[in-house]
Amino acid sequence: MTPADSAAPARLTDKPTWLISQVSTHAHRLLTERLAAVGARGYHYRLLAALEEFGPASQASLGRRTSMDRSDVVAAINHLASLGQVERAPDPADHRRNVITLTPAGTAHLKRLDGLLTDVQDELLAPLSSGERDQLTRMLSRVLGHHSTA
Amino acid sequence: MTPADSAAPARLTDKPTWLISQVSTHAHRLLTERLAAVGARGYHYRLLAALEEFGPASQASLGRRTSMDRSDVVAAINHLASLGQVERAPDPADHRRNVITLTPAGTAHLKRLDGLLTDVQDELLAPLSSGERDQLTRMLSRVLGHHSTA
DNA sequence: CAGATCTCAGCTATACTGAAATGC
DNA sequence: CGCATTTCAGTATAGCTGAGATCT
Repeated sequence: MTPADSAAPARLTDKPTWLISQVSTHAHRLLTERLAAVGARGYHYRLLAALEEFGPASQASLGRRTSMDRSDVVAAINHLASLGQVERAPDPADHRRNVITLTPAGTAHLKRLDGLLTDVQDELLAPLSSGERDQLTRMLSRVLGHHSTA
Repeated sequence: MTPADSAAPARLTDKPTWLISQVSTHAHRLLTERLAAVGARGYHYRLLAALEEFGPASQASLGRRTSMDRSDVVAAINHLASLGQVERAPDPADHRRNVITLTPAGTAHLKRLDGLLTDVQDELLAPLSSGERDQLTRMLSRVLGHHSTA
């Protein structure tokens, strides 16, 4: 059309919801790219991180800690178990539950993913100074806290 | 499990990509809720906004301005046209193209959506002061600019 | 009984790909 | 010719719902 017709409407560029969703899309693209290179997905990192930090847990608990739906936890744990990164066993203390446990292979894989994820942060926030990144993180944390506890 | 097992792993809460994607999810939920109440979707607002601010345009141009895929533009314009909010006509100057034009009904609907969208911003960023919202907006704009022009 | 847990089947919105037809 | 545009068919993922079976 015109030489450059790629500028977005001010109605969108003014709105935090637009900016957040666009930045989130870029972040998601970077993330899935890097994770796919080692055969992992976002759900895997969330679950491995929760298991490493809080120890063995039920699937329902993992879902709450990682903001994942119960049914998505089932599928992702199936996958991680088939890779030998977690083990699923019935909970003797409560027969409704499974106890999910991190294996040494799971811990090793998590460490690999940690490195990739740190790189992604730097790449995404390249134009911001260290102080600005802290500011951004604090503001987003407050927004998130407001909507999860309110 | 424990009384409160809903706290997320520090590995996640520390990372800007996690915070951004979680906040984006909340924003998306607020947005689609409000838009669904008047029978609209996010794609509709993007297209109507671009048409109002830049005038009649081809579908390819609309896709560039709204960060939408060519094939998603087709479906969304089909829908908006069936609602009488836009009109699709062949471009006499370039027979590959369609010219999409905003109708009075489309303009009226956009104004309605503007109100809803403004409310969503306030609701999402409730815990932030006006100055903080500006800071957040500027930082996100810089991040977005870095990834679209680089 | 109410309520929690696990599993499966299926849905929506966003983002994206490949290919064909058409015209510049 | 290469390239842009429109259209259709299909894929992938995140997030989510409903229902059933099991257990506390």
